[in-house]
Amino acid sequence: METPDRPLFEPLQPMYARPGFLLRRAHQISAAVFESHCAALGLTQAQYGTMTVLANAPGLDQTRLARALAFDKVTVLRVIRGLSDRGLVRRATSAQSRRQLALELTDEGWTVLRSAQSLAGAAYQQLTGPLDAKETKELVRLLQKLNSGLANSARAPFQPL
Amino acid sequence: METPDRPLFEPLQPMYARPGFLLRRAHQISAAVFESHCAALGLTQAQYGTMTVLANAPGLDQTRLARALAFDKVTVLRVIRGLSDRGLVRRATSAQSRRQLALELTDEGWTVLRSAQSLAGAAYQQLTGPLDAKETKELVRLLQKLNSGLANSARAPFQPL
DNA sequence: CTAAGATTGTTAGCATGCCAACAATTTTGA
DNA sequence: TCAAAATTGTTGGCATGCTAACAATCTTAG
Repeated sequence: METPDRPLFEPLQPMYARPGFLLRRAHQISAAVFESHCAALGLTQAQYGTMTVLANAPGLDQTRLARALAFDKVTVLRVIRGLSDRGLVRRATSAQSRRQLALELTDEGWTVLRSAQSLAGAAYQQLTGPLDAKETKELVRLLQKLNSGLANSARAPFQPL
Repeated sequence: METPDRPLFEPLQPMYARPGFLLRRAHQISAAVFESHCAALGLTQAQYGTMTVLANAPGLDQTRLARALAFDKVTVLRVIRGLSDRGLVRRATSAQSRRQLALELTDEGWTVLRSAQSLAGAAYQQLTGPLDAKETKELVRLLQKLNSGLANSARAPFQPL
């Protein structure tokens, strides 16, 4: 974080050093870095994640898509609606059940996703820029350990494909 | 994260291991843990952070409050409005300038904040539960390093008090 | 077989984050 | 001095994340 050019104000330093505060700020920065790189495509992290899953699991329904990303099902609904309005994703009634919707990328969706992949790579490089390779690996390990240890405390379930 | 009882689906594993994905999930879990502990008080992380800053810097205006938390100024406006409607925060016109608003906790705000502090401590214990003391310290260090290294990439500025 | 329960997608509503634009006020610089 | 520029709070709008509630559909147990 930015260091002020003045004596530290003591009482708030514990808050600034809490994992909850730092995670919120890191997520905020991560989103800003990603979206600045993908600004030309107008893609958010959520939209990119959604398209990445659908590229690898065409025909998935909204409920399973939500679990694959640990998104709320209402969030998935709105992300899909936005991508569908932009012509990047298609929704068809599933062959299996009249309840489910089979989701898949359109041709334009594939084109946009391919463009986004290199931009996402550049965003990753910028995000991990302040850390060396060993620190990046350790950060990933610690976040994975924290996340898997608290999976039961999360509101949205995560079931990786 | 939860480990599926089946062979891993390879193509999505790189996405699941990206810091951006893990940070989003960790922040989501952190918010759920905090808010479950503070459910009786109906306080979110943002509201608790806001009240903590005002407890230590009474009379602060919205712009400086936003910078002290790295919040967007519109977010601060709405958080303050919510706390004000609940009678936890008071807004008065500043003595210095007719533009600024001097913010401070009400007596009830102080009471609620004191109750929240022990709950927030319990939330911290739960959040760091999966990590040992050394790992928690290292996670904090890595997040601080990442955040300070990318301060210029953030959209909302951070100026700790 | 059928009634009870679970699942799927949906709407409505609240809170956080962001942008763009605006009026009122304060500061500044020529 | 006084017009241009910056600051402060505000509104409106969009996207993400959550809860609660609902209708339609599917599954299961008696």
